[in-house]
Amino acid sequence: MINQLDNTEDKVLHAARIVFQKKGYSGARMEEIANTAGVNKALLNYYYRSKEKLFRQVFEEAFSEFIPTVINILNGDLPLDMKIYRTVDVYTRMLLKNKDLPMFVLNEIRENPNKIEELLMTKKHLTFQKLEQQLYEEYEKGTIVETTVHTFLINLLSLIVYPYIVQPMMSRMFDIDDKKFEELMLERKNALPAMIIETFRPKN
Amino acid sequence: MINQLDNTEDKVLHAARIVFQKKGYSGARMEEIANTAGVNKALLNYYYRSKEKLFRQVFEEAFSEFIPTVINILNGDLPLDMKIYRTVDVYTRMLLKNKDLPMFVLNEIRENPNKIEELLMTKKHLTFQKLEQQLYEEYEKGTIVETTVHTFLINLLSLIVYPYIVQPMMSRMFDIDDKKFEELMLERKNALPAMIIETFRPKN
DNA sequence: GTCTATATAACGATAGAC
DNA sequence: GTCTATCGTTATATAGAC
Repeated sequence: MINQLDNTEDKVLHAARIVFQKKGYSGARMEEIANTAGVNKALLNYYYRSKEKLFRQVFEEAFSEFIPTVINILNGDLPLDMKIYRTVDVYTRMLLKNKDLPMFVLNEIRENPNKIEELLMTKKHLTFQKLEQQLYEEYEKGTIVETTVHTFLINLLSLIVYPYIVQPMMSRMFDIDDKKFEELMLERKNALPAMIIETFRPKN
Repeated sequence: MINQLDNTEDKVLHAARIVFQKKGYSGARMEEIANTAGVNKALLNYYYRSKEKLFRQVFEEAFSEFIPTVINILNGDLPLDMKIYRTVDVYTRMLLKNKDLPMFVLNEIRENPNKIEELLMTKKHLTFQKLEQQLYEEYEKGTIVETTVHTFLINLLSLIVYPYIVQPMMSRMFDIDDKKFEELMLERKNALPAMIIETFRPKN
């Protein structure tokens, strides 16, 4: 139940975020969203016309939170190590508030890529020229190995995001509750920038 | 259509693996599985009684492929660097044959943790004593920083597994087809062991 | 705007002929 | 073992009263 919000439209949207992000599009039920929002089932259709339309609103919002953050930082003017630091900081903060977000976004793309095609297309052929140049400059200075933007993005994001992806499994296997998990992630946040840059350390 | 297999029961199971792993339990349709197998819808129930039972067979198989592999290696007797090398090798090989496996397993756990609770419980309170001891010995030798089994597992697995998790998104955003992706992963495989151990490199 | 009642469609599962 | 036809349930969506 969500009672802090005043108007029904917002209550529904907020409940939809929770339910869709936990269950995915096909696993979510309109009735569960209605119950979570504490409103009548029929009102979801009154405000959003269909499950599909309600979902799109939730998904597009989530997608643009998951992706553009990092793009803006990495395409900016900071030195490389500061970009890493900033990405770790911004992402960790966002993910701790929204642990299911990566799984939600990535799973919907896997499950129904065509439905989301247009959204992905707006990001297609993304270039990271500034970043690419920085990686090359650091390589010439001898501070990192020769690498690609792809490899850099994957190492950076995997070390930041993966814990939130496996959290539902890990927390059960190792008895880590939500509070404990947050503590671990805050500790990890401090260690992460060094770990990330080390993955590009030159041999000897 | 799958015609290499002779008997219907196997055709269905094979098709179920494909469809469940792409769409998840709630997104999968019995009819799609039947069509993929090239058999009649009613035969799925004839052989497996229900969607739920067919799913469990597929999931448990996938889960035991995703998890125990790494446990056996990490609880074995190899030196630390060889454990990393072996894990990278075994996992990469398995994942290249089965790109959707991590997302499938992890998403079902998120979407319906109680349904899978028993399975997770069999792995509960997993201990990695041997590994823990090794990490401590390496720390005393000064070859790595002080760390925990959790952190070690997360760094190791994130750098190995994450690319397969984001592949459906990345491939569309950067025009990476399946062949190109496999090439990238085979290259990455060579670089990975060093990258992983470097995340634990002592400061200076 | 919000409710109850109901239409409509999708899907899993079964009966029964062959 | 395999098919067609159909039942029963569940979920989305709408109609219409208040």
